[in-house]
Amino acid sequence: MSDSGLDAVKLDGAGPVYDQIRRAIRDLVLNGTWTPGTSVPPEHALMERLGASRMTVHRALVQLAREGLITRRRRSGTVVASPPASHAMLDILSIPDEVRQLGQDYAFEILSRRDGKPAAEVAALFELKRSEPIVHLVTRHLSSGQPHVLEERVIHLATVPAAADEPFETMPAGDWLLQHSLWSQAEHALSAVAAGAREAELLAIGRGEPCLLVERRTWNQSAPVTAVRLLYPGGRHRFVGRFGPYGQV
Amino acid sequence: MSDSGLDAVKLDGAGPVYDQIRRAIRDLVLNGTWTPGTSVPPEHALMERLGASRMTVHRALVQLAREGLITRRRRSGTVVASPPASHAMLDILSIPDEVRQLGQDYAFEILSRRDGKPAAEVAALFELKRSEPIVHLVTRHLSSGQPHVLEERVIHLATVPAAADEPFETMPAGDWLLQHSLWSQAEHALSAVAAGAREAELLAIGRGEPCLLVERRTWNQSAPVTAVRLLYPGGRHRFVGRFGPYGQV
DNA sequence: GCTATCTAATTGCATATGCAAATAGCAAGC
DNA sequence: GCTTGCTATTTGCATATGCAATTAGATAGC
Repeated sequence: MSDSGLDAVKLDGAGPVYDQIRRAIRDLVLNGTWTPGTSVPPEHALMERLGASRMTVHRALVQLAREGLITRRRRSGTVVASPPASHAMLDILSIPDEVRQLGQDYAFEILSRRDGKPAAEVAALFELKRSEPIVHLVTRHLSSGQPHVLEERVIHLATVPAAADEPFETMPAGDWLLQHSLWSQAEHALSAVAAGAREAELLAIGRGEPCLLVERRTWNQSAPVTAVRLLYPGGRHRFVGRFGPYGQV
Repeated sequence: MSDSGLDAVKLDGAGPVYDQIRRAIRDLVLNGTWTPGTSVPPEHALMERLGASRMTVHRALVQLAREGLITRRRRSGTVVASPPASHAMLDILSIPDEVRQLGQDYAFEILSRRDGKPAAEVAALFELKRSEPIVHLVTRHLSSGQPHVLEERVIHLATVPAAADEPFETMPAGDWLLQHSLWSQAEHALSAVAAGAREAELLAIGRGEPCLLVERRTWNQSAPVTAVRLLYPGGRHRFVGRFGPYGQV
């Protein structure tokens, strides 16, 4: 094995060559073989290794760069990009960042934690099998002392075993997961619900007041990583996005 | 002027040639000079007209195709694409389609209409100048007879003068606008609110029940087109989306 | 040590060329 | 009329080539 990651690039013979190259590199990035910051071999090296022309390699790399997976600079070369911190509208956002961007002080407290197989209600809420070991966390995030959002989360220990030994004292679970696990797909759902008695108390709002519920589930290559329900007091939060008729602007 | 739109393509000399071509064609599409279905001149024609090589023209067209602005087929040529009916998550969606996709019958009724300069509350709600003439519509959309969503909308007559003569009897205003106006940018915001007395009655829910409020404003080249507030009964609606760490999957 | 300069590595862009694949429209044959 | 096949048009892909722009790192000079 050479010291660069050159040998890891393998074509599968399906479809156009430039696209084989694109997918090969994309997969290395998405499955974590090449982590952010890793430098991608220069065009000449890939060209020789793969027996393609430089323009063909170039085309694959240009496209990956436009997709945001890599960044390229003349002379410095090509490196794997860091996933952007946030997306258009809704995403894996860091709640500490979210709060600080509003100019407020951030704090959080873990209200409860349970490790092991899920209780019946938790399994139902997150659509889990009762045999899967998880960490179940309830966290309250505070913005300058005021309740900001209530978070209920499960982390799949089969996929992220390190979570079992993590006390989540220095940072909330969402941020810890961003640093200590990979994800390749997420699904989120937005709805409006009324605050229950306990929720209202924890959020310092009236019972039955409208809240925005963000539910998000995350996978890495079909293995579930985490699922979370974020309950925002309705009056104080909006999610905003911009786009054009053919997609993001 | 030739019968094709060839003459309309003009480069601005700024940046790479392929990108000049790309932007030139993109602008013709976005500003409505080339409407969906219009056929784009073949690569050879553009190449001669612009004095660029075919590969350079090709690169611009390939990129536009990937962005979804045009569709290309061998031998048939290149045509301007229709904007996709819906986006990842939230967008200018057609409420009739939304209802029918759920397998329900669709109907709508206009609850009120007022043309002319906006009343004070309407102007405040939509952040309008009181001197701008608008159409103000309140519409209820029904799904198999049940209230589905409540829509309150203003249409800017300066931008869409035809709206003044349109009774909106055969289709709701949102769908009519999709067919009779252009838009280049939209902004939406999502929040949770409690139903007011009148809203609750119209949606057949209890007063104070949580609702999902979608607010959307649309522009065409900085001219405001329309603004709408859609109030969905919270319990019956969710907005769902999927994505990966680097963007849409 | 510090700075200015040079060199070479690397990506960016454009061209010219050739062939492959798809297919619209026409022509020929039945 | 219907089908079958041909042909020319158009896009898709890959290569080879050359030069431009950027800049990290080495070198030379002070």
